[in-house]
Formats: sequence, C-alpha cells, structure tokens
Amino acid sequence: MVTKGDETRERILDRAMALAAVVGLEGLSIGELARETGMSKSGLFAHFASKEDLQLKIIETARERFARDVFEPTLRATRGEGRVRALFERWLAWERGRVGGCPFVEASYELDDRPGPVRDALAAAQGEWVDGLARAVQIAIDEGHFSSDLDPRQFAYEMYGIFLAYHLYHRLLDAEDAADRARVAFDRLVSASR
Amino acid sequence: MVTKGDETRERILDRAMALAAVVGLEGLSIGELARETGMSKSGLFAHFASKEDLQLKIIETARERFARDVFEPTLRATRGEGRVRALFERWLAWERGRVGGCPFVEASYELDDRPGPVRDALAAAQGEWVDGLARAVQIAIDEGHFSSDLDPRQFAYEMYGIFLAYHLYHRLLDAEDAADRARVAFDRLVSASR
DNA sequence: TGACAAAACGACCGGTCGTGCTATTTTGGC
DNA sequence: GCCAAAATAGCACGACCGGTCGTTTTGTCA
Repeated sequence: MVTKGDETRERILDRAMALAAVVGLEGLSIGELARETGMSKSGLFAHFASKEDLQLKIIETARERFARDVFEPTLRATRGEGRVRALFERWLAWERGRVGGCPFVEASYELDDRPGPVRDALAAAQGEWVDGLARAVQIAIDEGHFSSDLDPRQFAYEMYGIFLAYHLYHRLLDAEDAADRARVAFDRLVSASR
Repeated sequence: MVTKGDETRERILDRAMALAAVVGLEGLSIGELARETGMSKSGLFAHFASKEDLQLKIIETARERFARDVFEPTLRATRGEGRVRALFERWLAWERGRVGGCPFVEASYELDDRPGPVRDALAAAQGEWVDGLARAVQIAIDEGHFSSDLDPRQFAYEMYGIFLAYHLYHRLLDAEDAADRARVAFDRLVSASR
C-alpha cells in the first residue's frame, strides 16, 4: 500500500534530483530543498536519515528513472544495431529532457575525487550502464550487424565520449549543432563497426 | 619587479586550483583555502576582492598553465598530423599530472547551469581551446595529412569526447585501460580523417 | 636607522549549514 | 468517530560560511 509519506518522499526526491543536477549533490542544501518543496527542514529529515542518505537516494532514483526511460524501452524493441541506435537516441533525449542535464554526468565529475559511499554508488550505476551498453553491442555482433572483430567495451567507451561531448557542447558552450555533431560522430562509429 | 605579495598570490592560486579540482569552484571555501595555505582568511582577502574574483583568477591561472604546458609546446614542434597527435598526448598528460583531473572539465560540468561571469570565463576558455584544436586540424588538412573533406570542428568535437570519456573512466571508474582505450579511439579518428 | 607602505593577522559580523529533540497535526484502519 | 501511528512543524545547537574591521608585522628605500 502506498501511503501519503511515500508520495511526499517521491515528490521530494523528484525535486532533489532536478536541483542536484544544477547545484550538484554537495551543493544541494537541505534548507533550499525544504523551501523548494514547501516543507520544513525537519519535515524533510523524517524521510532521510542524513544528507548522505539523501544523496544516495537521489542516485537510486536517477538509476530507476534512467532504466525506465532509456534502457528498458529498447529491450522490447529491436535487437542488434537497431537497439544500439535506439539507446543512443534515448540517451540524448534523457539529457535534453531534464533541467541541468544528465544527473549522472554532473555527479560523476563532481564526485570523482571524493571517496565515500556516494561515489561508490555512482560508480556502480555508471558501471552498470556501461555494461548494459556493451551487452547491447555484443548482441549486435551476434546478430551479424556488427563485425566480429569489434570490441564491445571499446564501442561503449567511444559512445560515452560522444555523449559527454554532446553534454558539454550543449550545456556549457550553448552550441546549437551539438546534437547534429553527436549524430555524425555516432554514425561514423556505427559505420566503422560493421 | 616581483614583490613578496605576488609570490604568495601565486602560491595561493596554485593551491586553490588544485583544491577546486577536487571540491569544485563553488565547494572551495575561503576558510579551507586559508588553512591549506597556512594563512588567515583575512590575509587571503588582501589578494582577492571576493570569492567570485578568486574563482575567476583560478580559471585564468588554469588557462595560462594549460597554454604553457599543452598548447604552446606543440607550436614549436611539427605541423599537421604530428601536432594534432602531440596535442592529444599532452592533453592526456595534463589530466594525469594534476590531482583532481583537468580543472576545466571539473568546472565545466559544475557550472554549466549556473549563469554568471565565472561560467562565461570558463566557456570562453573552452571555446578558445576548441578553436585552437580546430585550427591545428585545419593546418593538417592544408598540409595534406588529412582529407580536404574533413570538418575540423567535427574532429575537435570527437577528440574532446574521447578525452572526456578518458577522464571519466580514469577518475570515476578507475579503469586501468582508460588511456589505452583513448588512444585506440583517437587512432581510429585520425585514420578515418586521412 | 627611521619612515611608510604592503602584507598578514585575529576578532567578529549576520547568515546558513546539517542535524538533533520535542510537540503538534494529519492520516488511515477499526 | 476514536486512536494509534505516521507525518510534519518548531526550535535550538554548534560549526562554518563569505566578508569586514582595526591592528600588527614585515619589507623597502631614503
């Protein structure tokens, strides 16, 4: 059964995720989050044991949303190259669709040098995603769409690079052709993999 | 003439740059920086008008260091493909050589959604670097090393992507093969450009 | 050596941080 | 419609934030 508390918790996490994508997981303050959600600081604290706990739950929430919006839909569609292409397009849309960009990317560069459970959770999530990408590429190889010489993990690496450049060009440099450049690069990567 | 004040200012900025690469430009606190440099907070404030001023000067310092260590040395070496390759290797070394990774990358994902003069300065520095890359590629085209069909700015985009993926794999995922993967990707990019 | 400016200091400002503890309100099952 | 449980608010705390102040130390040059 879903109680009222569950709902507010969900609402808080939604807002927190968006906020963290702008000011960072560390920069996010309880007071600001309380203001944003129209609650008191102590009201928030009934839902989260500590700020670190909140950060962990933000990452978990982002993980769920990403799986739901990007990864899972492609599992019910085509296999092989089509799925890899679908993953890429959904990934771009995921970035476009939220204020502050992809929370994983933002957090990754923020926490890369700050050891602790939050960094660990983030690295685990990122590792999972990279694995998922590589698996999709492996299937494309098995289906004969991609060359059997192809290294799926190298493909995932380069695909991630294209996404990161897209993120930077789009968010910081305000380049209107960011998505175009990303697609050109990705097409080149796919073509070279056949 | 270089006064004592100039020297300490230099020392402070050095330390501040390293610190900011770890905790971010916003996360960097005056108190912590004072502790790290063995000075008092007010002693610091003799050198910087405000925290924002400090952030701007950190970016400026990073820009100088980057130009000195990465960009300029390649101008005195080979032109064309050789220079582009040298830029890439020096770029990787620049990332490896400092705690916290490349300060520009860290700052870029931190500030991309926080308008203001600091973000502007950062975007300008990044734009400058992308321009420099594209110019080096254009020279390689003119020299006949790269195809005349090649779009230098697309090359710069993809090169940046490879670097960003390297940064992520190296810093967050602790992947030992990060540099190898970066070189494989870059070689593929260069080969496809000939 | 004495004068004067540059540099650094410690104390302190109002404000916000994360986080407790306790009281009050709201909710949902009987 | 009662009552326990769940949810939220109120309030206070010590620490630290960016920043200012008047003062003291240090370095430079006549």
